[in-house]
This record gives sequence, structure tokens and C-alpha cells, in this order.
Amino acid sequence: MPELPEVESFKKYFDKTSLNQTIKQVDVSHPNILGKVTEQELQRRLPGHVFEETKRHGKYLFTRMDSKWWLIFHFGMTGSLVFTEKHSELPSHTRFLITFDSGSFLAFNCPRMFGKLNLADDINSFIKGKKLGHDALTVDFTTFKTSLKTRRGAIKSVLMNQQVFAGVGNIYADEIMYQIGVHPTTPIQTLNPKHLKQMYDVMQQVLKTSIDTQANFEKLPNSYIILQRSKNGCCPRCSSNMESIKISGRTTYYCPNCQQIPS
DNA sequence: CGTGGCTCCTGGCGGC
DNA sequence: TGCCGCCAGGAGCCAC
Repeated sequence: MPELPEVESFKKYFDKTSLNQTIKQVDVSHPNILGKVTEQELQRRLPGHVFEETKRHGKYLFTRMDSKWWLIFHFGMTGSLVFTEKHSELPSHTRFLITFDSGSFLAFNCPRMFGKLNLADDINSFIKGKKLGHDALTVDFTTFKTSLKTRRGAIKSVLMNQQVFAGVGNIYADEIMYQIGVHPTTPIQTLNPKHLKQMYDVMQQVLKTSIDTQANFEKLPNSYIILQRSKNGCCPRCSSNMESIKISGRTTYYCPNCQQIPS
């Protein structure tokens, strides 16, 4: 699930629970969650160090220790962080476990193991290596326009492309398309400047609103379609049945009445 | 450069 | 109830 708002929530959670904690021990319980880092390297770089700072770019969470190293979390589809003082409360799909000197734990829970851990000494090099675009929450409108200028294809595909803007995934892309009232297959090049400004504003608003609810879908405004992303979902505005199609291999929900291809 | 297909995994749900 | 197939919110790879 984790898209930008979820990862922002994990960041706040990490800050609240794990900053200034000294790492005592780390355990990798499944190698699939390792990116380019080896278990040996994690064992060498983490114990004895203290988490001092966190940053987020797109769907990545960067946590810096009191050394030059950043531990980097990517959550895939099902990853999350769980902090607890009781070993018995650790989630059943804990793939990576940090034990602190304080006796508490930070678990990287990741049932499907699509999440990845990495270690880097420079965030910008890491972002470059992944070819990530500007962070969708902090990009300014001028940069936003420039980034879209050379792009072709369905507007939703462009929005989900992490190399254009980092942070928007399938769910929030659908929400943004709905809120601007544009059909998700609309070719990006057919949008006029007014559409682009609207898309930028809506992207900011949707991401911020979701962050304010700590990415709790239940607390989103009734005008959002996130909770209507199902076979029986209805458009909050006109009550039409939501339709679903595949775009870039991802299930896309939209209102056939409210979202048209602009002419 | 863009798209479609496939893959990595496990859990949950609808259907029979 | 029990089993099976299908589907899922990420992303990398490859062929076209």
C-alpha cells in the first residue's frame, strides 16, 4: 500500500519512537527484503549507532545514524513499521528487527516481501541511482510543468511513473484523476495549462489531506473515491457505479460520468 | 520513450 | 465448511 502519505506517516512514527535510540542488535529473518545491502553489512554498520535524522523522498524513508550511513526503507505493497517494548507483540511477518539498548524493538513488517532495505552514504546518489523524479509533495509548479513537458502517454501512467514524480502510486493517482474530473487514459499532451495547474493543486491537496489523516482512508472526506475503489463502489458526486480498467497493469477505478476525456 | 507482459511473494476473498 | 483460483496498493526487467 505505502505511497507517499503512508511513508510520511511512517516517518513521523519513526521519529517519535526510534530517534535517539541506540541500536543494540539487528536481525534479518528473510534475505528477500535486502536490496543491494548484505546482512553482514547491516551487522557491521548498525549496532552501537544512534538514529539521528530522517528524510523522505517519494515512497522511500531515509534514516541516518550518527555515522555517514543512512538505512533506507522501501515498503513495497505491504510493508510497515511496528515499534514495541514487548517481544510478544512483534508482527508475524517481521522480516527485519532492530533491538535497541532500551530493550524496545522496531520491526520492519513485510508480508509479501516486496519491500527492500538499503544502506547508502549519500541520499542524492541513491535517488539518482533509482532515477527518481522530484518528490510529489515538495515539487513546485514550475518544475512540475517542466517535468511533464516531454512526457507522452496516459495521464495516470505519467503520474505513477516514479521517474517523473516520486510518491504517487495507484491509489492516489486514481484519486487525483477523479478530483480533477479527467479520464485516466487521457493523453497528457492534450491537457491545457489550466488543467495542469488544476492537476498540480489537486495533487498537493490530496497528498496533504491524506497525510493529515495519517493515511487513514476512513478519515478522508466523503468526496474522495479511495473507499469506493471496489466492484460496488459509487461516485460520491453523481452516484454512478465506478468502473474499472487496467492502466499500466494496475487496476484503475473512475467514474464514467464525471471523468471524461477533455475535448 | 511508452506500453504490455511477466516476475518476485503471501494473504484474503469470492465462488463453487 | 473446504478448497481453489484470482486478485492485490510496488517496481524491475524484457521485448516490441
